[in-house]
Amino acid sequence: MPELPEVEIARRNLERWLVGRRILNARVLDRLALRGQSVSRLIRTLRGATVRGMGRRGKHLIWDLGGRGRIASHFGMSGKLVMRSANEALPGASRVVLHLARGRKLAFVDVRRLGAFQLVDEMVEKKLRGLGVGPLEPSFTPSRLSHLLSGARLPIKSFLMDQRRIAGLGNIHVAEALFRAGLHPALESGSLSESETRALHRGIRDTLNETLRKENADEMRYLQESGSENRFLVYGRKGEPCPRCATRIERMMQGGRSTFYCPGCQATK
DNA sequence: ACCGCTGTTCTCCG
DNA sequence: TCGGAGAACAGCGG
Repeated sequence: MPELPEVEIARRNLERWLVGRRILNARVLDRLALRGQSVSRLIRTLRGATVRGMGRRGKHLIWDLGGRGRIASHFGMSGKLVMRSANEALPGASRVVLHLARGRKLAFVDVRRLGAFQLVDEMVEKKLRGLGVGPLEPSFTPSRLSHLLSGARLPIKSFLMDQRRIAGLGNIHVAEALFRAGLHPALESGSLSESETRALHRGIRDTLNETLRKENADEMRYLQESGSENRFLVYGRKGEPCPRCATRIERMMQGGRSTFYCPGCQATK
């Protein structure tokens, strides 16, 4: 579930499910999810805590436990949160389980184990502080983007993937934003003109908002859900005709990750 | 059965 | 400091 829209949907659901509610107990089934933090300390913190708020920074969920502190969770490549009745079986890849009142339980599930469920300690706090601007925040303006871009020498694809610059974009929405802006993924970041920068800003906002809207509309369905079709413009569409100019979509590798783009309307300059 | 992918992020190196 | 390569993990399809 990982990019910003999926995390934001999860945040909204958790807000409804958890805020004002007490965590009766917690179990850690896989301590790797804690990334070296103390299991007993996490459990002591969670047990009896009331969730006061649910926030988000980039792709991190921030759980406010009032005076108990905060939890930061990250879905990695395959994480999700699953609510079940106490007597229902949990998915096999459940890593952390929270037992709630009224016979409910919430599991942090993560098949590939690249995600994290941690107390916000000094280390985590430092990482969160290092995150860049939220692309849906009002402070993310074209001029802010222009400022971030200036002087950067790396390819624009890599720039947009860097969470310390802009926090929340991943491989899919980077490809989608670049397509919407008509920009080739290999363009040097610092070389964008003012109008290209504006187009990119708009492309980022539009692709995120559109995914948010769609996912909100049909209650969380994503690529991995069977029967759900690819709803993106270029992502995963190698060989298909570009929706704008009908040129075949291509795929290129950058930093070990694939990028889908249209060679017809995404100019290299 | 092996290889090469997969929505992320670290660390290490030059 | 900056940017690229490879690592961490597990599973699936060709």
